[in-house]
Amino acid sequence: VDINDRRKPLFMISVASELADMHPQTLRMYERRGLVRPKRSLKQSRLYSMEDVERLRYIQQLTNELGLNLAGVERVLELEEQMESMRRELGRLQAQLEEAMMDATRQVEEIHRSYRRELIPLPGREIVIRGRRGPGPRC
Amino acid sequence: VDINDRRKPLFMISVASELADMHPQTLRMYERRGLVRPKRSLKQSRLYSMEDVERLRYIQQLTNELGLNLAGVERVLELEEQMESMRRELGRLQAQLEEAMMDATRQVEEIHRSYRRELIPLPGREIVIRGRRGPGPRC
DNA sequence: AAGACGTTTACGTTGCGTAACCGTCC
DNA sequence: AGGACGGTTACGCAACGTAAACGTCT
Repeated sequence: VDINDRRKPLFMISVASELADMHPQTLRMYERRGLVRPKRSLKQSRLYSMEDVERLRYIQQLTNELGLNLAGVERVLELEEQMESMRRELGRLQAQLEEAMMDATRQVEEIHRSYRRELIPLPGREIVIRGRRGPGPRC
Repeated sequence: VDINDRRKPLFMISVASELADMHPQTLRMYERRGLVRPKRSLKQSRLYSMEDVERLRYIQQLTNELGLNLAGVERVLELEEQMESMRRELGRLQAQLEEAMMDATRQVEEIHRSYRRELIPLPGREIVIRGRRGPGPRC
């Protein structure tokens, strides 16, 4: 039982409406329009989580301060959800890119090292390097 | 003078309102709210581009079909603009990632080739490769 | 002078928040 | 029985689209 889980349904409508500073009827309206989805108690009374309350406050911001109507709120919430997933995807790609570049340099170094390991000159012999010929190996 | 430039201001308000199937006053209202920004003729009459008209039709879709109010339309247009730029960024990153991976394999191949080029045995001599020793070069 | 443009103001409809009313269950 | 929940209906206000009124320019 995690008391810090913001998704845990805790408040009935009177408490939630007070926390969100809204009329209880407004909360019921929002639910019918699908803007919030409070859980239900055994006796069918609504139970709002902290997350629900925060969502309500955000909706209030959109309606009161920015003047959106509910249709607009719905659309905006949808879009912001999409944007959030895009942001995640973007971060994922960015990390992947960084990873790929690190990997590339590591791979290159590994190949160099591997070639140098494989070139073991026998005593008295010589390895010729194109463009110049010297006695010792280039280790 | 590009007739196909959708940004070219062409229509005065009567024509634009007809194309967008809206009341001329509505177009003026939208301009005051910053939803469309038609250019002006020398005599201060509004000139709408094809792009403006399309934007108007989109706004109409948002208001009439989805029921948004103008505040909502503003916000949605903003968000969709942001999403568009995110989409571009995402494509850019994806391309960059692909490019980086291609580049890495190319680089690896190049290093292999370079090492093989450098190993030219003198006649009668031998290059020792760790784990097996044979006569000829592995070209 | 007619017709298109401009602006400002007024009006009707609609959406939304709130309240009122009523029923049900601890 | 009172107080919280649930639902439905009613009302007031504000937003938005449209129209009206009026001026200017060609």
